[in-house]
Amino acid sequence: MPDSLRRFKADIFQALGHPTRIAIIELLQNGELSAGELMAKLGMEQANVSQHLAVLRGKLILVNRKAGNQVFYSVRDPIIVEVLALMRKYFQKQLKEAQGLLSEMDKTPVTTGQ
Amino acid sequence: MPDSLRRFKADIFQALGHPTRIAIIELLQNGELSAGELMAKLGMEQANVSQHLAVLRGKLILVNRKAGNQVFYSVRDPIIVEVLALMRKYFQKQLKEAQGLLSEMDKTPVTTGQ
DNA sequence: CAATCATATTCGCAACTTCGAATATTCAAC
DNA sequence: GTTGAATATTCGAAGTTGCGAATATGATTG
Repeated sequence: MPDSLRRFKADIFQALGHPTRIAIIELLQNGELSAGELMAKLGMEQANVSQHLAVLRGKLILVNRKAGNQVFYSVRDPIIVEVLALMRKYFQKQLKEAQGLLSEMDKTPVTTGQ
Repeated sequence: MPDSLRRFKADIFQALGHPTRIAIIELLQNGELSAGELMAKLGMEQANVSQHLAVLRGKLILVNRKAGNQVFYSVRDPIIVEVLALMRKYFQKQLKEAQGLLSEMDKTPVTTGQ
């Protein structure tokens, strides 16, 4: 596994490693939105949203299309959306395991040491 | 999409967002290894490897098993390995697109303006 | 060409990350 | 119990990230 590939993956993951940027990609899942629409839906500062968009653009995760006054963003490759979907599956599985653990503890209570 | 789920995803992505940690997960893809074996294969400082292991452990991406003197690490859930595999597919696709773009430029050279 | 709207960039600060050096912990063997 | 091996934690310096305030750019409208 060449190191360049690992750096590439790490860069993409790092770009995905912020809740606002996850939210942006989820909002763009079903088609493009303008920067302003994203800002409104996220309910965040204009500059802040623009900075997060710049990060995702910089890693080529998003592409943009200028139309007059506005800039429309979309996800460049649906594989990224797949990655997020896999992550949701992971989350649900972990949750289920945690619940299984809890009900296991119900059945065989542990002494508290007090 | 609840915010807690987005924070969870972002946390996992952030944990994956470092080349050394990608390398660790790739090394553990086919089964457990001790911290020492990982250190040797990575060729990095002991403390550094241990810190990266701590990050992955903290997010429950890795689990460990102590056997005498040593600690063996493994990937908790194969979905994480799937995520990395998807990422490789993504990388290859991006590469192919970039190459396509290049050969397109070969066919219809662009004036340099000089 | 002024005024305005949509978006991007810059700046400074606080918070976080990464690293190696040093130190601590834990187990095993003698 | 002392030594040594394997691993973890703490510390401080250097670098990076995230944020809002302020400012810049660029297209549109009068």
